Amino acid sequence: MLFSSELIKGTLKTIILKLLSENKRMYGYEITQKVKDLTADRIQLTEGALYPTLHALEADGFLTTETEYIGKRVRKYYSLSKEGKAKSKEKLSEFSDFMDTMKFLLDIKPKVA
Amino acid sequence: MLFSSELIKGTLKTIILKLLSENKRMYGYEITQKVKDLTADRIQLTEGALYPTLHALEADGFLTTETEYIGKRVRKYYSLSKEGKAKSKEKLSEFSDFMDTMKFLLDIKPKVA
DNA sequence: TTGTTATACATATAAGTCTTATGTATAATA
DNA sequence: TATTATACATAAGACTTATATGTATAACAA
Repeated sequence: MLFSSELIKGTLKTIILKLLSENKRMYGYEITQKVKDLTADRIQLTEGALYPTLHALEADGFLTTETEYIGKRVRKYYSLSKEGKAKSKEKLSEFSDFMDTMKFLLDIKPKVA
Repeated sequence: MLFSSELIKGTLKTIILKLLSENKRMYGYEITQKVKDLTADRIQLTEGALYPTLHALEADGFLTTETEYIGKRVRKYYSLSKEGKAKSKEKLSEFSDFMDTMKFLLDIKPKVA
């Protein structure tokens, strides 16, 4: 079951920044696979969304890049800059607060573990 | 503190349907105030988002309306149709799953109560 | 009584984000 | 040798929301 895309809207930057805070460097395709794996295929990032977002985060100074060749194929690694690390924490914290607020607003009971 | 609007994107229909599942009928302005109150001002629905969405939900058959006059002022009440009640449950369930998935993906620890 | 704020509806234009489609190319596997 | 996976990227369009604007009544404060 895939989540309706409207739900995922607005979470892409947060997801990218969080993954990069846990991994020194990642490349685009790797990010899509990681998210797919970690969510049991329920969130599948599309390239048309991912690459422009990576470029935007880089343009904003949150990410730095290094390009490497694997054989003849290009691979572009992204890492968090100092500002990116701060931004990552900020985004995560905001998302966590947002979930708490929504949980209360929607009166969602936590599942019994 | 207001949540960045990108986070709220995609949750509007869910919020409306949930509130209407708890209240026999509500009017637009009332919904904005209820959300403002329940979220301590952190989510403020704008009219430019709310009314088109209410109209869309009505057009899709999820909401029914009745117009009343309070003095000379029009008030338009919205209620869930049978399909709307089902949709409300569906949306809530999906959102709840989505939060669980995101919590896992972002490795967010529950706050100690 | 007059100005301001709150109530209450609505829409149009613009902005932002994402989807879909397309393009290029190499590597691995059936 | 054909298909799938890897890996980048962009363009056009769709969808959702923000901002601005419009209309009008009611309540309240100066």
